Amino acid sequence: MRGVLGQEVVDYVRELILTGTLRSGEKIDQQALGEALEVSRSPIREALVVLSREGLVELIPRRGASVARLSPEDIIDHYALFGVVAGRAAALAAENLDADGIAELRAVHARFLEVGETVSEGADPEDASLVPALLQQLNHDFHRIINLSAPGRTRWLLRHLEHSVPTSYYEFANGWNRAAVDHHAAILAAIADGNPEGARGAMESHLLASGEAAVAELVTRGFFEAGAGPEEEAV
Amino acid sequence: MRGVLGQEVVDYVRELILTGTLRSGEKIDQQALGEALEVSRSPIREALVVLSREGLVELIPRRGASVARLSPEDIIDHYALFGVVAGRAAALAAENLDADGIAELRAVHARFLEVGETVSEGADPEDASLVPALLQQLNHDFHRIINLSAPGRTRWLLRHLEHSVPTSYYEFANGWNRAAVDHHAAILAAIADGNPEGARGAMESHLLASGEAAVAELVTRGFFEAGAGPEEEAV
DNA sequence: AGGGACTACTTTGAATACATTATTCATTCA
DNA sequence: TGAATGAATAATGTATTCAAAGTAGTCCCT
Repeated sequence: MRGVLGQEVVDYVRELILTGTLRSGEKIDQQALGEALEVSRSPIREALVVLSREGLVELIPRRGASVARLSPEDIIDHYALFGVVAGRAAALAAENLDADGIAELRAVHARFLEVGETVSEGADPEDASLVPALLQQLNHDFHRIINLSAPGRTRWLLRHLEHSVPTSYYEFANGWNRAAVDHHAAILAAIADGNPEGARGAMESHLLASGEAAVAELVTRGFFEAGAGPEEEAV
Repeated sequence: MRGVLGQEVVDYVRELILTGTLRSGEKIDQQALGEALEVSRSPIREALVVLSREGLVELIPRRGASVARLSPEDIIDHYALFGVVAGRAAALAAENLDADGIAELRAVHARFLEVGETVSEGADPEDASLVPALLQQLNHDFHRIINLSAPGRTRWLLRHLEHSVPTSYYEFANGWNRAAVDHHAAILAAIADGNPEGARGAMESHLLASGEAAVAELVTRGFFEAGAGPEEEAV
């Protein structure tokens, strides 16, 4: 993961796992992966170490790597943790965010609402394919502004939690997400009011709901269907 | 980090960093490290990836690894995060821990108190060197029993937070720690009472205090004294 | 004398090679 | 017939080699 190659491998394998192409428990062949990406095993191995620290891959000495067996409960739990940490950031934002930051937050939220309403009315069909990416970007900006109020270590952990597991990845894959906007509105209101506990609670609720949505999406992608892994239990 | 060598390297370098032998920002030479441990650079590189994901090492492409520049604020923040997550586990324990678990928790706490009082009275001077390790073990057991009530992902994150930065590592290095016992007593009482919010708050307070203690200990070890790193700022 | 460019050296990142361990499949014995 | 043992095969972990980027030191020019 030092140079560029390892990072590419990380992204590639993460995509394979999160899209359900590689299934839960499935073995990951280093040599096959290396041939597929036309790189040697050195960057492959470093990438697998990264993914194992993220919790997406299980590494067993002398037995190699396999896709981690994540249950729906694990995903829910992960989002709950994410909520607890992001809630801390939101509480700090309610205490510390200055007027400029709040204005910026309002602007992003307004744009978010605008794009969402437009698409829900069925307009702009010609560039409809761009909408999910745009919504995801605006969603990301919204959270980033809040998280900037938090100390460095909290931001560090939030970055890791965000990548460790399917998070906002899918939230807007299927278009407009009404619930997310309401949640964001509540978070924004609490922060603007300087209400730390309100912001914390709103953020936690938001991520709990996101977790349930993510599980639903992952189910449709066959994420939880176990592949033929070495740990596979016979029935 | 696949085989056993990588893990040894991780433990070795972590020790160097946490004891202050390697100082903040100092460059880590792969070849020198390999010669010191008599292993090749392959496991070294994988170990450095692990440590970079833990936040103890900073990895810059084509420039190699250096000890992460952690400030006292980072350590405090880290403990606050630890507290938030451990607080969640404690709240769940207050809801879910059965009678056996509570009894076990009481037993560990009683033993903890007993060992501590003994040593504070100056008794058992012949095996005094064993006391810190014993206290640390009992402290660990106490938290482990609580954490077992939490879902898998929460336990996973707690494990990582525990290793990522000097945590309970030093708490009992200097012998008896009166404050920790009072904290544990409060946590135990809240859990036994089935009081989730009380347990959460007690756990958070406990770790905030631990964070301050850890910073004090790290200061005496010269942890925050910057070494001659590549990013070193000229005054 | 100070600054910049060129060269030599060091160190990293990636690929290949080697050794050891797990897995598989066939054969044999109960 | 089934389980167990053993060799053959495949894959992992580690070491070594090779190429490219970075660093430092010197020399030259202004």
